[in-house]
Amino acid sequence: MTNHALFHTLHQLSRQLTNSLNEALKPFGLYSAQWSVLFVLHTKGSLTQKELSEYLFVEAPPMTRTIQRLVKQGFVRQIPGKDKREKYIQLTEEALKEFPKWEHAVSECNNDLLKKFPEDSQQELLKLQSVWLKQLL
Amino acid sequence: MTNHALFHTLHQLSRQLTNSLNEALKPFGLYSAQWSVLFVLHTKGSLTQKELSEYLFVEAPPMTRTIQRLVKQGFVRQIPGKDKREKYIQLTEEALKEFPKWEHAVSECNNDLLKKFPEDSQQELLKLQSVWLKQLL
DNA sequence: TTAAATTGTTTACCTAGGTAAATATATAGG
DNA sequence: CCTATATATTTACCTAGGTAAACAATTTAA
Repeated sequence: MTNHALFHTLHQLSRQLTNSLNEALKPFGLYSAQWSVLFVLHTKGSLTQKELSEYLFVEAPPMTRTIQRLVKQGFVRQIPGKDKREKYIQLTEEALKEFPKWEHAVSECNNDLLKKFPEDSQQELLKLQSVWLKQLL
Repeated sequence: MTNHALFHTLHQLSRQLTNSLNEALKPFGLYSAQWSVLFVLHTKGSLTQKELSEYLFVEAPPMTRTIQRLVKQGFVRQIPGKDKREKYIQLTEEALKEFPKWEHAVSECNNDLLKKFPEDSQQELLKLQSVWLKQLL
């Protein structure tokens, strides 16, 4: 019965990585969930909250909270859509200015976490995870 | 830059699995973190909270909370140690009686989550995760 | 055209897990 | 012995993410 170990190590890994990312983002007053939103907005441009939560596979309420924190910090704006139920979220100039620093810190953190883990193992791991995840969703 | 996808899918996977486990445990009024504690106590016998949190790589405060909920539900007892700072945690008779049902439900859930994911992929995934995790800790 | 159903967001409340600081007990050193 | 340090647990407070239900705007149907 290797199942238990599989779930256990996956959960542990996820927590360790999130903790490290939070540590790396601390100097900028950001947390991992905020970073994931900022990253998506930076690559995909303005999105509605619905689109954001679907893309990140997160329910609407936590997305609302994360966005409200980003608004309060001045990194994101909520623009009412033509359909007045929806709100488009976009990065502020401040966020665009700071983004490269954040990205650099996250990148350093990730490299550090992976530096002793061979490149081909990373590839293989990503492939296995992706296949499994796709089956679950 | 495959790093981002690697972290992202791992995080998603972890969340999906936890959600499924919570769903499977719902009929018994249990949550995933509680189950992890019950499982460890069942396999290793009575442990102090310190030992539990070290074994599960969880900080002391969340462990206290999880245990307090289990105490309230009558599934676990706190026994003062010879060293009066520490508390040994043990399963109650009620928990021992119910355990097989819980284990069966969790097992079914796990099998269901893995049924379309080949056995050798599972092995490979576990190996990669374990290697990486060991390097991080 | 108005009533009913649907959709996007928010509010309220829950578990999970983290840090910092308080508390109580044990252990060492002077 | 008594003070200082170390350790186990708890408390208070934070983010992350989940469900259920409220609310407002939109769409569908009668």
